[in-house]
Amino acid sequence: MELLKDLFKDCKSYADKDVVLSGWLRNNRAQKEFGFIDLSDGTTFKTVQVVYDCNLANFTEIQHIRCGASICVKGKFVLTPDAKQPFEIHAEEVVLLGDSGEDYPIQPKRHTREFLRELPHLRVRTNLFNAVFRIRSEAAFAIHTFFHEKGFTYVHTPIITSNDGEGAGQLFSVTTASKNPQTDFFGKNVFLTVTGQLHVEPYAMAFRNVYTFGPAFRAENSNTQKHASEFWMIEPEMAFADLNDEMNMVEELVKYIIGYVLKNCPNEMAFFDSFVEKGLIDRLNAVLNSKSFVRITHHDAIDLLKNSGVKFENTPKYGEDLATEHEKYLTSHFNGPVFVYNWPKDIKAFYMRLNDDGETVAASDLLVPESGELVGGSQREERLDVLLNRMNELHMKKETLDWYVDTRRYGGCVHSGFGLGFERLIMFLTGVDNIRDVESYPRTPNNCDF
RNA sequence: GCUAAAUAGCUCAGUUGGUUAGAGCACCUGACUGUUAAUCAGGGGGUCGUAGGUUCGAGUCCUACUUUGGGCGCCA
Repeated sequence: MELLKDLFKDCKSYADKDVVLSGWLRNNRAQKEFGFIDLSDGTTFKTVQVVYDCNLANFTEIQHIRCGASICVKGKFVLTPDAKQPFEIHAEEVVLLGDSGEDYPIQPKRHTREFLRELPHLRVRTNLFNAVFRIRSEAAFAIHTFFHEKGFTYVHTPIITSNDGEGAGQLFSVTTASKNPQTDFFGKNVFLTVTGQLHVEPYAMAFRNVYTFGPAFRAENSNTQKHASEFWMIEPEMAFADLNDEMNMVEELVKYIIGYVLKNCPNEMAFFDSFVEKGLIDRLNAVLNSKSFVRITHHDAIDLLKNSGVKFENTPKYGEDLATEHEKYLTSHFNGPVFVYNWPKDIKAFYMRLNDDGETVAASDLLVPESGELVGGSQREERLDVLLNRMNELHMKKETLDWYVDTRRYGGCVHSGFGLGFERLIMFLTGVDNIRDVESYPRTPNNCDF
């Protein structure tokens, strides 16, 4: 049995050969004495046209095979240089393997994403979602390849944790429904992780360069296009690396992934470019070929916003976070990704390294068009006394993080890391503007079906 | 919390409240010798989101609720 991806890869060598294909019917255009089937076999984004005629014994049956049905086709591979498609299959035998009912909801027409969200198990059979999830898979592979080539060690940090996620958002409790934490499964309150960072930092003190790539969970009641309750993050951590090294690594990684999907998924990317976001490929190429991403301090970014002449709903302030409208202004002003670094310490996490001014920390956010904050990173506070002071200021329960502080007690060093939101990356790469459409079965507040 | 919407399986019309609820696609039947979101003719398919209310009369107006989209904050 042949695979469609191989037929497309080397058309000429299959000319006039007999082939066997199996897959799912996308469209069936039956006429009086012949008909055409669009067949997807899952191995490539493209479909193949199968031509069948009334010489086949089950011609009438074939005419009535509906969308979604699985079939097996034996036939001859024929090059068609004058047609829309490079080749087609002239069927000698078409066997219905799995029938599809009259009520199959996916039609050969445009569907709204809202409707398809109700059918996450069927929407992957559409062009859009087939392309999205192939990009998702390829981008994940690109990330592992990138880090592997650089000698990073891939660390699997725990999903269940007793660390109550200092400052990184609301947590989901994990429980066997015991009323008393002491008699519950772990004998204490435990949660789904909101980040792998605290757990991976100690690994950087042993392997030097490490990364995690796994799910994170946040019980925030956020209902936006770029927030989900369950999402995946890539969190590298590098010993003997400062904030500049961190930003360099982010930039190199983002460019590598863009280059990888443009090279390896041309069909999917062309589809997004024509049907999802016109100019997507140009936009990504501009990022890929840019000499360096813009780097601007938080202070200078606020100045820029203040002097922009734009009347923002939220007034930009030196000590405060950037609003979404500010992020959008910055990415469109610089027409591409922007690093904002040296953030006010009071709006950032306790582990970020205090700068000499005593006011800011060595943190950087990468803002991109489409996804907003794609990456959040920082140089970590490696000085034991400064870190403990900061934890005191924030009234943190030091006992539960004593193990983490050990990394500063025993051979601590300058180190940095970041978290890259995988779904936001996919949105950035595809132009799909809702996080619910780049996760297989998205979980958001009030929505955990399937 | 703000805002918009909910009519056939899907996408949508439906006039200042007025007879029997409309189209395209999908499905079924038929026509068609190269279609490619095929085309053409015909057919079946509706508790107009739910519950109240106003009215002689409600898909249409009012109230509440549910669900969905968009926006804001949180962040990745």
